[in-house]
Amino acid sequence: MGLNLKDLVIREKTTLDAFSNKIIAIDAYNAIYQFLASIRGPDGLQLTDSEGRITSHLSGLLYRNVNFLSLGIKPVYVFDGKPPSLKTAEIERRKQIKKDATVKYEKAISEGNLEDARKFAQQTTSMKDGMVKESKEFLTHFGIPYIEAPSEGEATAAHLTNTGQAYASASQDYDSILCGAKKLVRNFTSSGRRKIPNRNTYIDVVPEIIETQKTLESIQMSREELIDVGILIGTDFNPNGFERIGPKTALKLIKQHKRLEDIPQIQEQLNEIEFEQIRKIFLNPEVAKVEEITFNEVDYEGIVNYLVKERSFSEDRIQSTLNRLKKALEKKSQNLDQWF
DNA sequence: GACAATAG
DNA sequence: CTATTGTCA
Repeated sequence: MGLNLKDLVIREKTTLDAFSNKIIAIDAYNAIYQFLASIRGPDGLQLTDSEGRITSHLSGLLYRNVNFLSLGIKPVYVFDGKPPSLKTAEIERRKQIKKDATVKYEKAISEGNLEDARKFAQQTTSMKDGMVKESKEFLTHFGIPYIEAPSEGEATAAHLTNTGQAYASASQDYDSILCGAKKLVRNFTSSGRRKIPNRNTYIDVVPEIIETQKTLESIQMSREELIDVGILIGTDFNPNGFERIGPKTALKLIKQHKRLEDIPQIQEQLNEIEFEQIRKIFLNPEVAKVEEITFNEVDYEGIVNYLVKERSFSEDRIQSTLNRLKKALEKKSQNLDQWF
């Protein structure tokens, strides 16, 4: 579930076109997982091709990347490598949630409750290796580069913002802040409405930018201290956090004592986790060394062939979507030519 | 999640 | 023009 820094960070509303001509490092797993979770029918089943293979991730990547490229945004997708061994407990926890959700899904279906069925189906979402491979190949058709991180993708994405190779990192998770990303963008999508789980209400979702430096200044802390705050609240590497400690208490305790080792009342719990290792995952992570990030031409024909001939997408829809992209790119190069 | 069609 | 609904594969 990532970590809950929501109440501690400084968030500023922005728009997608503010990122025109900028390279954005996208947390690939985060984005694709959301496509797989939400692009579903009313009964909760994912979209599939004629062979029964899931296509939700391809649909999501198609429309989102057309929007990015049309606006002149330059996405580079960062894929996860091997998870740190400390993540095992969290991975097991997620597996169990999926198992429970599968049972609840079956029950909702048998009772004819489609709303619940859809909700629980979303919780069963899992990403298969084949989907990762397909997504990489698909991005290549768009001329969009991707990077394979040695470990956590967010760490490499954050790294790219610090070398200046990317303007910001895009993810829904706040881990990027602990990883020291210069800027993190959340809701990096065309603005739209999103349903609040369990309630019949909707909220407008707009992109928001979080600058690590601004956040650290506002709470008067170093990144090292914020990482300790994160560990108190709970990270993927100590999912339960500390008993009776939420964001507010965590902040207060670190303000007062500066570091985990010096907070008297938590020493017993602290002994049970490998906090030095966790600190290292955020402060000094394994990241990919990236030479150069190259964007290529869009292979329109390749996209049509793949989606229509192999994955059962409607030819009309794909053609009109790609025409929209072509038009936008032509307009861009016209605007550029005017300078010469 | 994103779109197009539809209603207001 | 904004808001809602159904559909995509």
